[in-house]
Amino acid sequence: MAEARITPRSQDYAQWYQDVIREAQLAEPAEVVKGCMVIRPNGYAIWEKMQADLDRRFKETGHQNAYFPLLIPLSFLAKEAQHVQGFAMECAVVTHAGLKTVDGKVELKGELEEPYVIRPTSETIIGHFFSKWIDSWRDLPLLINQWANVMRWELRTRLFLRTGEFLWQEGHTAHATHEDALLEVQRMLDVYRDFAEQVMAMPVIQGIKTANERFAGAVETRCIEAIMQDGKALQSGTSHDLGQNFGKAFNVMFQTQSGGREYVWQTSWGASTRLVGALVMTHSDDDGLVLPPKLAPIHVVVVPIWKNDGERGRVLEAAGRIAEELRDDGLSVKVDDREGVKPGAKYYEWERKGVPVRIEIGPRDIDAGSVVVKRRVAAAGPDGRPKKETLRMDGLGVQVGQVLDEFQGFLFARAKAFREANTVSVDTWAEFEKVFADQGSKFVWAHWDGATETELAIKDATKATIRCIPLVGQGPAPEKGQCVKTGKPSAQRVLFSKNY
RNA sequence: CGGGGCGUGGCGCAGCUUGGUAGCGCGUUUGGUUCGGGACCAAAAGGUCGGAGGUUCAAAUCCUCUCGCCCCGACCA
Repeated sequence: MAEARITPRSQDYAQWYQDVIREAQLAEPAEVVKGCMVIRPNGYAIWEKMQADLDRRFKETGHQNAYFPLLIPLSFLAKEAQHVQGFAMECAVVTHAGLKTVDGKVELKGELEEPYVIRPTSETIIGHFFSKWIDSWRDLPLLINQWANVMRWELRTRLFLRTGEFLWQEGHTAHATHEDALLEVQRMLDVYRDFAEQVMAMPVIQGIKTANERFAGAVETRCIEAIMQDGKALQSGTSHDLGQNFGKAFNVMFQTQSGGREYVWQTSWGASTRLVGALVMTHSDDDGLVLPPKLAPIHVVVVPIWKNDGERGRVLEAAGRIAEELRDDGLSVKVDDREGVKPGAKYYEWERKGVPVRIEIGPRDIDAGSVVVKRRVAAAGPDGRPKKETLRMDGLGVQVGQVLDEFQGFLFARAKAFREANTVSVDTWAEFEKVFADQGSKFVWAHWDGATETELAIKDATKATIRCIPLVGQGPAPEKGQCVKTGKPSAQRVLFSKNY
């Protein structure tokens, strides 16, 4: 039905995505620094709301914020073999510590004895400090989070989804036992899922990465995967069991209660500005950005309507009054009182920017003691646009609060319906190839024989990869079957999709 | 690094085949009328046509070289 159908009319999904971001003034390519992006105030305001919500959840689960250096000695990175191998190709490296002017030209000087790597992630340098901070079982668990920028020199980039530099948080924890570490891994994965579903209104599937897709240096990587409107998957958060790999590499040991010495068990988990991209690709449409109320920097825009100076004074006074009332109820309200811009133009502008609710108020409304309220997205009216509602001015804050709550729920339900409509179980290779032919992609539950070479062969043939092996309850009930590619035995279905 | 495309006012483009004083739309500025779904009229500002060299009486246009950007692929928690 219409409400489950979000997919833009645009044939070129990548172009549509860029246009939404540009027209909502969220971000733009940095240009002066290849592969990086500039996050504009409109986009950063969304990220700040995400940050605030996630940060509160991290603290509620006992974590503390800290900050570690941007530059990591090359030798640190080299200490964990898998880790350095995984990030080798995308490291930006600092080799000099000064400049000199020769014949009017600026040249590098002061070549460093040991180059620094601009952090692609901070496991190594944090491992170094953990070894200094941890001595006793009494120091554990150590639960740290860092909000920071990291750099990965990607060959091809897309705004928010994959850029050279990006903002994120990375949690790093150390525990006395593997059991405690595993509990932490799942605890934080649950935080991410709850945030994605309750705040972003974006349904996700929790699962475990295959060995091939695992974080470099981890024993196990868990993730949340969301479906975008073109049927591709976006990994939206990860949580790693690092085992004792980094503990051994950086000699992070503690004395146990019984007097022995053991390596700590570590975890790390992260989510990035990529979430802003996920938000765009989950909810937005051909009219522009769509924001769930819990992340909208502006909840309500009030558009006053007048014909002459007499009406103007009356209407602006009433608009200001209802704005104040809504603000008293904790809402963020913008009154668009610009002159010389017609109401219709204002409507389009705020729709492009994703404001969840618009209130129109003119002389007719004031006389009737009511206002016209319109949601950014809802079941369509006869003109193809969401229906307008008329609400009484008395108790408007409470009523609008209800509208926003409903809207939040509506977006989640719509996104979930979209995912269900684009998820299939596939048992034959012919059918599998058909789903992923050309630009096609869906969420596909299929059997897999567990071999990395099979996984790679499937990727080679279709560009689809295993997004995750679902956790219990996150996919179809476990049932034995035959691998969709090789026909070999399989214990359960795994999630296949093309991905970002 | 392979394949394709593009560089012309702030943005988007036409003009190039067939050389002849640089144009359109949007935006901007000023004034006026408008204002319940992207307003209209009038006036104005703004470009050494990516760069260098060549051919020519004359080059945005033809030739050579060069720089830059975009898309597809390879790469990728």
